[in-house]
Amino acid sequence: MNIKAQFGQIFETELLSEIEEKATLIRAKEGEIILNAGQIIRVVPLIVSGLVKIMRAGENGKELLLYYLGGGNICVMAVTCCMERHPSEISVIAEEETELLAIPVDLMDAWMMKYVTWKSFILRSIRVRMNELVNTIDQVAFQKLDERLILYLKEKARITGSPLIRVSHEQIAQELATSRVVISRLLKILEDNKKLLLYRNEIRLLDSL
DNA sequence: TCATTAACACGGG
DNA sequence: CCCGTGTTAATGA
Repeated sequence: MNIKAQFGQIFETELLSEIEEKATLIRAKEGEIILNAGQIIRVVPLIVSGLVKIMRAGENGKELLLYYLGGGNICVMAVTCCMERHPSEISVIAEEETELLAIPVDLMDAWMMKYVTWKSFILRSIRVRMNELVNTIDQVAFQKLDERLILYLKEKARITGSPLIRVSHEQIAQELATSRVVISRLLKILEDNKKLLLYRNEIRLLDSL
């Protein structure tokens, strides 16, 4: 299985076999909701391959994109959520065809004690996500929407490895927690300025962006 | 000033 | 036809 390909370098063989034995492999199709806000979390998602997005649910029913997670990453937000058996404050949604391992919550604790590699993996993940969260907070607090949109597009292109982005204006609006009208208007301006090309459900970034 | 909400027309799949 | 898109007008923060 490609679990070894993804994690073989990081974890000792004993831990690898325990993962294979006790975690459940889940395949999610594009757009599939892996974990919904409001649910009690009993497993922690460890991404094997593919890409998921982590969304924060706001009070007003709006959502905000927190960060993406690719293969080899674990959702540490889920870890903090599930420890106290609180309802999840985040959703996990597959951005593309994704394979992930659902790790039972109680094993997280046990493995932290038992395996040094697991402990440092979790701590490193927390550090990396914490940095990403601070970046997101900076954007929301200090950047105007047009700059946030440009950063969003660049990030999306970087993560998918393609300047051709497949999203609707409505989806962008939801991920940035704003309205579709604004996104359409800003995108149109960017197109007028030769920064990108607009199609239906697709945006092609140009080098000038 | 800039975002939001509602409303409408256009057109491609 | 349905949905995504482009625009406008009214209202609000």
